[in-house]
Amino acid sequence: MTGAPSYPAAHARLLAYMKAHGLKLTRQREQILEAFLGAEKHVGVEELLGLVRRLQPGIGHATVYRTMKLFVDSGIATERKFSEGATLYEPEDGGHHHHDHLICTRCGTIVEWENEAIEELQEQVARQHGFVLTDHKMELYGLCSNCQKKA
Amino acid sequence: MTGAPSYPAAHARLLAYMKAHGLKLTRQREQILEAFLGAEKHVGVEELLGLVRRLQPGIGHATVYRTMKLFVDSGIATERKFSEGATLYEPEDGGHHHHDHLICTRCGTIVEWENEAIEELQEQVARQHGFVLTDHKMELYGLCSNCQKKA
DNA sequence: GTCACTGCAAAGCCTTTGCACTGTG
DNA sequence: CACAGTGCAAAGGCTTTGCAGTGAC
Repeated sequence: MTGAPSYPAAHARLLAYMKAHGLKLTRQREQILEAFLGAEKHVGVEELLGLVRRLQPGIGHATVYRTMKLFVDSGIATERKFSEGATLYEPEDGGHHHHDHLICTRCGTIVEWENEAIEELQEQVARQHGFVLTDHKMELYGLCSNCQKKA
Repeated sequence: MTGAPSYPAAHARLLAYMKAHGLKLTRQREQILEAFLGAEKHVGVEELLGLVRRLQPGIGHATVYRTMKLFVDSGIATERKFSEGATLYEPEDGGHHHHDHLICTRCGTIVEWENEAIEELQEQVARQHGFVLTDHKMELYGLCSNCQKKA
């Protein structure tokens, strides 16, 4: 813990967003940011809370929920609601290349992938129905190679 | 209201499932089935409850929840959890052709579509990562043509 | 008659909100 | 020092569960 942010790009983006909106950078927000980016996978609020509490035992649910919402608004995080249970968050890297998920229904492994051809077909489908696309969500569920062996 | 089921195929499938599992066909279940299939679109529990209460004012939430779960297990219904709010159900027609959804983020209209090419690409993606696909879920969000005009 | 089903109300998740206190800018 | 942010606990949706009474088989 040097005090220097480990993720300068995200940190900068957050600062810019906050400045633009008259918000404040608090210790909690910095710590949540570090924990969130350090996790390097999809994290839920409960898990994040656990991570941050190592540094900041008194922090409450509400703060994490509110902060993650802030991160989403500032473009640092994306919210994912998978089929089961609670919302997970993942870092939104600056480059806007969208990706989707492949999820093992047995062990819960999540693999990220992207496919330009599918994206184009999606646009096509939307156009055919007179829609303008703003977003999409695609999850493939199956068994990963490990779990196939075990099954 | 003749007493004869309006949807003999689904009715039969439900009967078979119940017989096989030692379950009982109650008035409530029949009425929920009629209301569900009659809706001909994605319905949530609350809406279904409203429909069924016209016939059966005293029916409770829990019964509808439990019955929809039964319908899902028996293969009559599919559960869909879209990004916002509550679970919706839709009839699972005997033919297994999968379809996905296009959802207007302004008025909530849901359009069903299917695209063979996308399905194939999905299989390809899964294979590339060593997965065997069992299911998927794809939702496109955007503005329908009506809402584009208004916006 | 049995045993599954029902309706009600209570409890369970996850998430949001209200409020008095705190701390950033 | 103003006003956004925090922590707590309470309240909110949606869904599930426990229980005593009911009704299908």
